[in-house]
Amino acid sequence: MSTRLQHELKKKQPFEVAEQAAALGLVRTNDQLQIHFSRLFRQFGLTPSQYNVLRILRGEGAPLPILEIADRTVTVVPGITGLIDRLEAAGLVKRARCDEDRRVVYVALTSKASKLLAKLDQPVVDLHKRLMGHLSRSELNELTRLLDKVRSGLPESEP
Amino acid sequence: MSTRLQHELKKKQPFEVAEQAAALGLVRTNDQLQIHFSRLFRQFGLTPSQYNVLRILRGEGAPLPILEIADRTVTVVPGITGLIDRLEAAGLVKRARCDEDRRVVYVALTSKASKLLAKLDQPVVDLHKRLMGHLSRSELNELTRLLDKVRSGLPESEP
DNA sequence: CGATAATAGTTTATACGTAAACTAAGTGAG
DNA sequence: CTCACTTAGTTTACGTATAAACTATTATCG
Repeated sequence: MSTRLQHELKKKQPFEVAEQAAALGLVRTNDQLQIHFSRLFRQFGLTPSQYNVLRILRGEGAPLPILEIADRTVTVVPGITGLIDRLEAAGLVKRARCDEDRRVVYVALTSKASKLLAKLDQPVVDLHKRLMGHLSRSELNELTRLLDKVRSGLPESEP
Repeated sequence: MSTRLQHELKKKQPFEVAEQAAALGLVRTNDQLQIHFSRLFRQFGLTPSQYNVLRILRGEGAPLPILEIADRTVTVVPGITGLIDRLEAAGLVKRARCDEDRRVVYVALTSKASKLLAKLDQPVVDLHKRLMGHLSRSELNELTRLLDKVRSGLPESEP
């Protein structure tokens, strides 16, 4: 796997390679991690996106408008509708129209979702440790810092 | 959100939080980068997955069996079929049955694809620099090293 | 040699990401 | 007040990720 990456990098001299290598490494690493998390969530009947939405709602501790949820995930607006649809069909969230502004739809966790999240907490932490545990504390901190720095300098996404 | 939970989390902080922070940073950063790359590729009529397949074929310099391509992308087997279907419909690849082993389907780049890739090379490099250029060379190298280390210690994906 | 297993790939079904076009409800200028 | 504008959300359409079941071909074992 990394042999291919090395190979690819060799072809393009020392100029733009540093940026490219970092970006490719990021994509590849993310892909690998996603495989493991997808598997874990699937064992509990969830997709990564669904888990993400539930986590956001739990973190907020109160119902949120649909578009606010879409903002906090990277989910684009149209995608959020079906996502919430399926969560509602699974009995994990409830929709409720706002009375003051009838355009707004609030989404709230059900107690079923709270219990499911609670059951997932330990396995999620365990998986994080299993996937990242071979890095030292200072390496993890440095990685986090560098990733933050990458994001901080990114051009604006909204056109 | 009881006090007990908060307390519980605080106690765990020094331990598994570093792993979690790094993993979350990775996912978020990747999401942000993907947005920009998707946009660039779309301007050339490609999706990120399609570009990835074309790059792999160019890197190899020769036709590859479909499942070999699937292996090198993170694409799962059934997904690769439609991906190649659409690339073929767009005139960017050709399928060819292997004569020795008639189960195998080789996929080859067309000249149209080679030209398209050539046109994309500079914009891709430019985008990499635009997205990652605010990190110093040594930061980029360190980031790449850490990402490689994450992948090197990952548990096997194949069950 | 023939039944059986393994391999390469496709089909089917569900979920998600994304853009474009649409509906419904609130806002503001004349 | 009313008509244009904005905002919240949904529908539609296409590409992709994934698992499960299926076809076709080759390999293997008894």
